Formats: sequence, structure tokens, C-alpha cells
Amino acid sequence: MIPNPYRSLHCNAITAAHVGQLVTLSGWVHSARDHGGVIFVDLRDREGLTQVVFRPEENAEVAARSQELRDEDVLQITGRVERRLTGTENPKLATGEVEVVVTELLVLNRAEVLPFQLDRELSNEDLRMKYRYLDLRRERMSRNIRQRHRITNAARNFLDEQGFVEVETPVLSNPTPEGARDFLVPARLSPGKFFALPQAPQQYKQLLMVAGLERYFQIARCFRDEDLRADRQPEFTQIDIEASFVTQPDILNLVEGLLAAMFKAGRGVDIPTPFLRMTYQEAMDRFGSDKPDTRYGLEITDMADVFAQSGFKIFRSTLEGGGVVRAINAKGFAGITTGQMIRLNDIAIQAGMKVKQLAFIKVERDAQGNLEYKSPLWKFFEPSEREALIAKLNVEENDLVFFYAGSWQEACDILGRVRCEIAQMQALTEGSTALNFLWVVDFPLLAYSPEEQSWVAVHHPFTRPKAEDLPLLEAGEYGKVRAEAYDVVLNGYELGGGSIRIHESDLQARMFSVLGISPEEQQVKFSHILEAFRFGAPPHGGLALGLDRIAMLVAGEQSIREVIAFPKNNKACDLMTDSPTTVDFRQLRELYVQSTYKEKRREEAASAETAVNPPADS
RNA sequence: GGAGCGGUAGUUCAGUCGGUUAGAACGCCAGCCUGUCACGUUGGAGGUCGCGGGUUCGAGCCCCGUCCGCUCCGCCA
Repeated sequence: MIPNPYRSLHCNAITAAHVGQLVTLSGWVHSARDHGGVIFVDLRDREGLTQVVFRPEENAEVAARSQELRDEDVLQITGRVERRLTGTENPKLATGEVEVVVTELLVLNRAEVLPFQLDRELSNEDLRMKYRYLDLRRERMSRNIRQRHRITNAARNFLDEQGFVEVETPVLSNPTPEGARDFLVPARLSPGKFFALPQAPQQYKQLLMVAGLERYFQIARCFRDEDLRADRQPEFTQIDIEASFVTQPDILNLVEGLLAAMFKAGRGVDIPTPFLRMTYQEAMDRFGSDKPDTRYGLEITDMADVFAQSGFKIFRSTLEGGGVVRAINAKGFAGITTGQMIRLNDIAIQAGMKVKQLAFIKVERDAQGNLEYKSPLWKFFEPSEREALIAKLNVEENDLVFFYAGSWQEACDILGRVRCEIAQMQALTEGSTALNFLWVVDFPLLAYSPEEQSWVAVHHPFTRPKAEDLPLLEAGEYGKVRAEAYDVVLNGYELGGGSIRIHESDLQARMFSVLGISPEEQQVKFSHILEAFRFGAPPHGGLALGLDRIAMLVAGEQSIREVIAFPKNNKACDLMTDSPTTVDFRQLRELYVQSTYKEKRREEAASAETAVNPPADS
């Protein structure tokens, strides 16, 4: 820091070594303690706290003025560093051995009483957002924002060292036919036409590969006009990466190094690499999710061998019809409450369960001390099945086993959701500092969408089919084709994903056709990329990481709003600036745009009525 | 679009079976206090119980509607 008239040091930097020196500090009144004679003020700047002391015998005029100081006033003080009186050192403070005896006081700005106290947590998120600039003054927020900077910086440095070149791609670009809803921007100079804000710089970064850049990255703002969540904002930041002449393992290794560098910079931890790698099929079979949280067990077990010949008709017929019978053993959860049981069933129904209740077995000891298998289906099982089931699921006293019989997809969806909920009920991740990174690979290339009555890309239309599955694509067995696609997952959160791309024009055109995009539409929307691929496009691939989520997990926060300086609320509004806002007619006219929205008149009508008929009493 | 939880002092919250003047802590204001650091101490101010309607002798509490916030589902290639 270069000293200037405002300060010679930051508030955290004063030590016993400065005793006797004259220093100047600037900052905020963190707390003021008036003892009638002597007055203490904890002065805070972004680096820390120092106690400054006002004594009447040192400077009566300054001491008198110091009595007027209130929390969050902005001060500049000059004073002499002194060792604190013996017995009054404060070990909780980095600067607790010393204090500054003030000789000059300049009040740079007064602060009114704040709408909330900075030294207490507050639950009112509207208020935090309305006064976000005050919320950000709080230590937790300031720590998060600065930690995010370190993480971003580490990513930039790491990628730079690996030969990646940062390139800015346009924010004003074209709408995308698939995927999330776009934010649109009217194009004044092309009347009647629109830009869209990018959901990702996907096509541009692939074109940079055609351009021969070979290694690109960008800390890119992306936009998606979809509903929000604790881990989803309409504008968010991706670390976007693309490289040429690379294979899938190259990308995975690179990203492991990158994440290790980011977590080292952000949290000081060393992440072991390589990460666990798991196929999509395995993730779904074992965890019912393509972003499994492996900090706890509760794995899904396939029960086909146990029930293939079962006398219990529902299980046997499901298996004979090509379905699955699967189970989760919730160890030690026989004490589940009725409320919890209802909640699990609700979740299962929401996830697509066709019946009203999850089948279960509850294992408890009865009054005689015998193990009792409380279950609506126990009586249907042969002794041999019971034995096999107990052995396969390692069923013991106090366990609670859930079953689902149905299609593979249903079993994954339902048991996957139930698994997460049980873990939450049992507080299995409480206090855990585990960082369970893993890769999910071999995603399916395509999925059938009943709503759109067509095949859609699971990842995106530029994803490369696995070479060995190309015959399946040609044979029209779209559901069986696997992609050169991969997601990186941490503790049940998808941190990012990517793929090796298609670089051949004809394969890309074939892919568009499979997705139901006609040759004419391909020409209109994708001619630039199809054409580019005819001029010597190198094999390439890449990935994008969600920087906000990473920053959230590094900070140990539950919401990405805690690591974004000015986030939007649930309804995508900024309560501080009251954005979005209406614009006047002239502004719209210039853009050749007109709103079709009709404001609801109810409020007006209601207020008019109360004006005509005021309350009768009083 | 759907479900759940919440909305009481500036803030965080309590408020019993529907029953007297709606409480506490912190903060705020004023006084006292020369070694505190969550200073202490004395006193004081501060409430449209989100809003509207209903039930009732009586509503913060019950019912209906509505607004706002958060969480989740749908959605997010």
C-alpha cells in the first residue's frame, strides 16, 4: 500500500513494532465505547480492526468530539501507537496488543442508523438485498467476495500457465433453437430483429478452434431466462474452456488440476486427483442420479436375482416385463416418524411413483427380544427369499428398507430422490468437510422427449457420439447411443460439464437431422458452423464450470446468492435498484417494440372502492 | 404452472385454549461512568401483528382471499 493523506497503514497492520510511531488510519466506526472520560473506538477497514483511544488529557477537544461518534461513521484519525496497559490486551484481536492514542480526528462522513446491525446474522433476505451495499460490509460477505476473487484469479493463472488464451466472445448474439429460454434484446438498427444474450459461448468457442487458437478460455457471463433456485441465477458465470487435438482424458486431467488450484487458493485444501470416474449407467444404477452425492451410502441395490422366481406377483411380473425391482436399506432408520414417512411417499409420488406407498420393511426387536420384520409384503416372501434379501441388503436390527418395482427410469428417479431425502432426514452430511469429487462419463447422446415428440440432445447438439456407438446412430437406435460427454460433480452438485465435439460437417448435419432440424432450418440457423467445419476444423472438445457454484461450495454456503455481489431474488428482481423496470413509450418505439402485457386492474379497483366506502366505525 | 414454510418493534424472535394495556433481547435516544473491547448502569421512545374480508361479545391466534420472501417440483440443451 502506498501511504497517502488518508492512511499510512491498514487497521490490521499495526503491531508492537510500531509502538511510538505516529500513524494515520481511515475506516468505519465498528463500535464505540464511551466511558465518560476515555472513549474507545474500534476502527475497521477492509483488512481488519484497530482499537483507537480518545483521552481528554491527550487532546480535550478531540476527545469531546469523539463522544458524538456513532457506528459506521467514516473517520480519518492520526495518533500514536502505544502498547496497551498491562492486563487490557485483547487476544481475540490481531492488533490486540496495541492501540492508537488519537491526536487528530477528522469525520469524513456521518452514518445514519443502519436498517440492520452488521454484527448479527439476519434472516430477512429482502432487507439484505435492498441494502446489499451494507450487507456486503459484513465480514462473512466480504470474505466470500474476496475468496471468490482468489478462486477466479487461480483459475486464470492456472489456465494461462497451461497455454490457454482468454478471448471475449459477444454478449449480443443469436437466439438458440434448443435449450433454455433466451433473454432477448431488440436490435434498433435492424428493425424487427433481436439479439439474444448467450446461454453459453458454445458456438463461438468452437469457431475459435476452427480459427486455430487451439486453447481458449473465458470467464464468461451467461444468461438463462428460467425459474431460479438457491443454486441458479438468471445471469451467472462460467469458466468456459475449449481445446483442440485433445481426448477426453486430457480434458478431465486439465480440469482436475484447475479445480485443485481453485480449491487450494480458495480454501487452502489439497484435493486428491485423479477424481473417481463413473459411467452414467453406474451412477444411475447405484445412486439414481447423474450427480450423485457419495458422502453417504444408502446405495440402490438391484433385487432381480432375489425376486426372479418370487411368489410375490408384483415383483415377479415387473421383472418378467423387463422392469426392475430395487431397494435402499436406510441403516438405523426404523425409528422414522409418521410425518417423515408421509413426506417420503409424497416425494416418491412427485418423482413418478404409480402406487400410493413405497413398499418397506422395518426391522425392530419385539417385547420378547425377537427381531420383527414389520412390512406389508413380508408375508408374501418365501423363507429362501427372506434369507437372500437379508443377506443381499445386509439387513439388521433398526434398519428400514424401501422397495420400488417398475421401469428402470422410474426406479432411478424415485429411489434417487428418496435416497437424498433420507440422507437429509438422517443428517448424514451434517458437519462433514468431505469434498467428494467425481466424473460421470458416457452420458447418453439423445433422449426422447414426449412433450416435443422428438429426440433431443441430452448435452447439446454439438456433442460427439462415441465412435463405437456410431453404428447405433446409423441404425436409428438413438436411445442407445452414448456420447463423449462428461460432468464433474462435487457432493451432489454439478460443477460443470462438457464433451468432445463433432468437427465434421456431415456428422453435424446428421445430428441436426436426428434432432428434427430440417436442412432449411439448419441452413438458416447453423450455416456458419456447418460451413466452418468444411474448412479444416480440428478435432476439439471442452467444458464449462459453474464459477458461482464452485465459489459457493468453497465458501461452505447454501446459496450462490452468498457469493454474488448483487444477485437477483426468486423472481429475478433486484430489490436494491428495483430492476427490472417499466420503460416509457418513446424508448420502446425507437426499438420497434410494443408490450402486450395488460396490467391487472384489481388493485386500482379495490383502492377506488375503499375510497368511496370508508370504514364505518371510528 | 404446482407444493411447502414464513411475514408480530429498526433487527432477531416469543406470544399458552380466541380473553386485561402485545413481550424479550439487541439496536436507537437521553443521563451517569477514565480501561472497555458483545463495556457497564439508570431512564425513555418505538407496533396498521403483511394487506383485505369473514366468523365471534371479543381475533396476532380460527376461516377465505390476496401480496411479499424463501425452499422444492416442473423448467434449467
